[in-house]
Formats: sequence, C-alpha cells, structure tokens
Amino acid sequence: MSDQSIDTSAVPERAPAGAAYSPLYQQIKGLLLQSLDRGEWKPGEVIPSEFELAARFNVSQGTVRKAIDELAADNLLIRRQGKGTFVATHNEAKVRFRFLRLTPDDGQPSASSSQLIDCRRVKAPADVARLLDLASSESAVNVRRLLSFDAEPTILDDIWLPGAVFKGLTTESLTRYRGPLYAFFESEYGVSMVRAEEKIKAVAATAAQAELLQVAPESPLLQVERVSFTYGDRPMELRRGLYVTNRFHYRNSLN
Amino acid sequence: MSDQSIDTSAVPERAPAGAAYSPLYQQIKGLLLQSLDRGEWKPGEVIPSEFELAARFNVSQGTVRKAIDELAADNLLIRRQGKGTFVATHNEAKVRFRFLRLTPDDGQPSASSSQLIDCRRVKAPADVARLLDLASSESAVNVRRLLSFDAEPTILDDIWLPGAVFKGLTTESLTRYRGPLYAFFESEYGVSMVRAEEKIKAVAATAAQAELLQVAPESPLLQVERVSFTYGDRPMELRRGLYVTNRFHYRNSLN
DNA sequence: GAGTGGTCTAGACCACACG
DNA sequence: GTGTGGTCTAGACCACTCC
Repeated sequence: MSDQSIDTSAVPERAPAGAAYSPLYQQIKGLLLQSLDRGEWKPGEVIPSEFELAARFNVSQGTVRKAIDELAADNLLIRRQGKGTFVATHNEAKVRFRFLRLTPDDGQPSASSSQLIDCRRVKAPADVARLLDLASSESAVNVRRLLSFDAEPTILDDIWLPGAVFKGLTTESLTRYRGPLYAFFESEYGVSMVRAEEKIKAVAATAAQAELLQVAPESPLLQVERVSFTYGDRPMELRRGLYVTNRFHYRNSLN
Repeated sequence: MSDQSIDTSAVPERAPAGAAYSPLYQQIKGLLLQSLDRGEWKPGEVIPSEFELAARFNVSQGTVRKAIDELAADNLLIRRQGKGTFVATHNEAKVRFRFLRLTPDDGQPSASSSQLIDCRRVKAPADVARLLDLASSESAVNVRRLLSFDAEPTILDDIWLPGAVFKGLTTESLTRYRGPLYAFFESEYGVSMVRAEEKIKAVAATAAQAELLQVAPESPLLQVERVSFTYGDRPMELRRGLYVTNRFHYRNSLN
C-alpha cells in the first residue's frame, strides 16, 4: 500500500519563486485528468478509493477529495456513496438529456428514432477544419441524419468528425449501433465528450431542408451549431442541427 | 462575541428517528438563505466572516465554509480573498452577461441602447398569472421595450411583473434609470433575480414585430421565454423576448 | 463486518487586502 | 500587523453498499 512508484516529486513544491502558484488539489486534479485522458480508467469504471489515491500522490485524503469534488462538479466523475467514484459515461439515463436540450412543449416522453441519411469521408472544408483544429488537408467524416420524435421529423443533424480519430466509422457500423451517439464514440473510439459550446440562431428552411423535415419552405427553424470537446479541451465534433420547434422547445437554465 | 442570541437549538439534532437526514452544512445554508431573503444583508454588502457565522450557529468554521461554498457556486454569494464574502448583485461587469446570452457573431463589444415602448398596469392574463404564481384577479405590470446594438434594433422584450411587488413602477422611473434592469429591481424593490429558466423557439415575425425590429415580415426570429426566480424559487418576472439573429447568436455552454 | 464516500471538527499555515 | 478567505492535514464518526 505504501511505496508507490508514481512519485512525481512526493510533496509538490509550492511556487518556486515567481512561478504561478497552484494549490495542491489543483495539481492532483491535473494528474487525475491525465489518467482519465490516457484511459487508465474507462467510462463506467471505478477509480481507486480516495485513500488509495491519497497514498499514491502523498497527500491527505481531504486534498484528493477536493480534487475529485471539482471533477464531479464538471460531470467527469460520478460519486456513489458506499460504492466508489466512477468515470462518467453517456449511457446513463440521467445524462441522456445533458446535451439534447430539445423537449416537448407538453408532457415528457416520446419515442425517438434515428434515420441515417449519409456518411462519407472527405477532405475537411475550411470552416470545419478551423473549428476542429485540423490541418486544411486532413480528412473528416461527415454524417447526416434525421431524428424523429413520435414519428415526426424534428432534428436534421450535420455532423463532422476528425477522420484521423474516427477511422473505421461507416454507415454500417453506425446503423448497427443502438443508443446515444456519444456512447458509441466512447465504446468504439475511446472518445469521451466532456463539454460543448453551442451557438443558436433562427433561420428559414431551404427547400431541401423543408422536404426532409416535412415543413413548408421558409419555415423558421432553430439552427444549433455545437462544438464538443474531449479531455484537454480538444474539439472532437462539430454538429450543425436544425430543429423544428412547433411542438418542441430548447430549454436552458441560467444560474 | 460569544453568547449570541440566535440559538435555534445550539447543536442541531441529527435526524430525530425516521425524519429526513440533513447535513449540518445544509441547515446552515438554509439559515443563510433565510437571512438573504429577508434582506439582513443587501446586494453588494459583506456578510459576517466565516468565524463569526461559525460562532453564531455553534458549528465549526469548516462547516460554515461548506455552506458558503455552495451559495457561491450558485452565484448567490461572491468570495473575495482578503476582503470578505459579498452578496451578489447584477451590477458587476462579470455578471452582466450571465442572463443575456445574445452575442455578436464577430468581435465582442457594441454600444447598446434601450427604448421604452410601453409600461402599463393591467389585470394579469391567464398565462402570465400561471407562470408568475398569481391569483387570476391580481394586477401585473407590463413593460415593452426595444434594445438596439450599434443602433440596430435587435431585441424586442415583453416583460411581466407581479403588480403587488413592483408598486411604484412607472415609465418615468424606468426611463430615469441607467444600467441593467435587474440591478434596478434590486436597488428599487429589493428583488434579486437568482436563477432563470428559458424556453427557446424559432418563429416568424408578425407585421408589427417586423416593423419594430426593422426586418421583413415573416423573418425568422429567436423567441425566448424566460421566467426569473428570486430566493426561495419564487417566480418574479416573465420575459418574452424576440431576437434578431442575423448578426448575433445565442450562446450556450453544455457541461 | 469491511470498504467506500460523506460530514464534522480543530488547528496550522498561506495568500491577499488594507490601513 | 491584523483580518479575511484559501489550503492542507489528521482524526473521528456517520451513511450506504455488498458480502
């Protein structure tokens, strides 16, 4: 239990003159993030107990606790009293609506289905390359799909992924998978989406969009551009969605 | 410094058999919330130091600290190292954009101006009464205004307030005030907005709306319905906004 | 009962603001 | 220097889960 080989200079030095001061628990948080990033513990798995981690890093349990507290607040870890601390995953029911903010105006549940329109591999367009931090010559995967709720077409998604990371992604593998796309990315490509930024506008439907979504051309649609990030704030997905908001709305909480 | 008259049963009992268990720091948080609600400390003021509060409530400083931590995480309090803990206010620069999520597509700043269209006192319509928890016979204040950025009309707001709370509110007092509306509510009516829920849709501009916003009729607009809450989750404002999103977008972060 | 996270305490020391 | 919040520690005990 003692004499771990991790070390990294046992008791981290405090601000070596002129350097940026960083509290111990922040450093521990950084080390935990590294472990998560490199996949030492996979989504859904338990991480070592607080006392184990405290021994590994040569700090007190309370300091580890504070580091984990912050990671749990960011939804990267999930604490379960009596059981342990787990790596967050996009498979849990409570998290399913963390990224999808569109909800029915009345009542809650509705049967959803996804129809794949297209999946191709192309050189990344300039705007996509910029948002995903890709070199202009790199390849990208483009997925287009239509989501329906209660058999009503509601969301038209145009998704872009870095080709270098999502290697084996094909129409076939996508069609076979059941469940949230982000859970698919986790289990198949080890890519965990941790955070996202959205930019929302109101736009008029083009003829092609109107036909797919079964609304009148020029109908107002909610346009949602989302960039999702993995550990280390690396952009990993660009998703441009068009939402029909006749019977649905985008919900948001301001704190 | 000792022998405070607050008491409330010195050391709170732990779960008196079958009762819901509540940690000490949560109870302290509740007491602090009560003090905030009743205005013991006003927005912008310092609250007593952690040690003072610990003495008052007969708990350790660490326990008070955890209670304050949560209130600070909810943006009700603001900690300033070396100075003290302050009651949050809507006057600070960092908080100005906590509720207004509309930002220019490029660049940051822009001159904003507010034009008051209307301010009247009426019996609350059914839908407004329901959202603001008013009896159907109660009065409400309805404010309409047009916000412009760089002299371009951008936001058309339709605001509803409970008449019983906002007694002296008139066109005149509104016009006189400079700064955010929520700061005005704080200083003039002691109403602090603490949290809000928004429902967003894309809609087509009516003729009247189009004229005010100087866009073509049937133009797509972002419709944002916001309900704001004070302490104790009491709804205190209903705001229906229409945003022109040609050069602006609604930004959101998903965690 | 053993192990895990959750609460509470007490005390020491650090970083920061202000007179 | 004094007072405030911020960090870190060590130890005790509670609540929950699983065997």
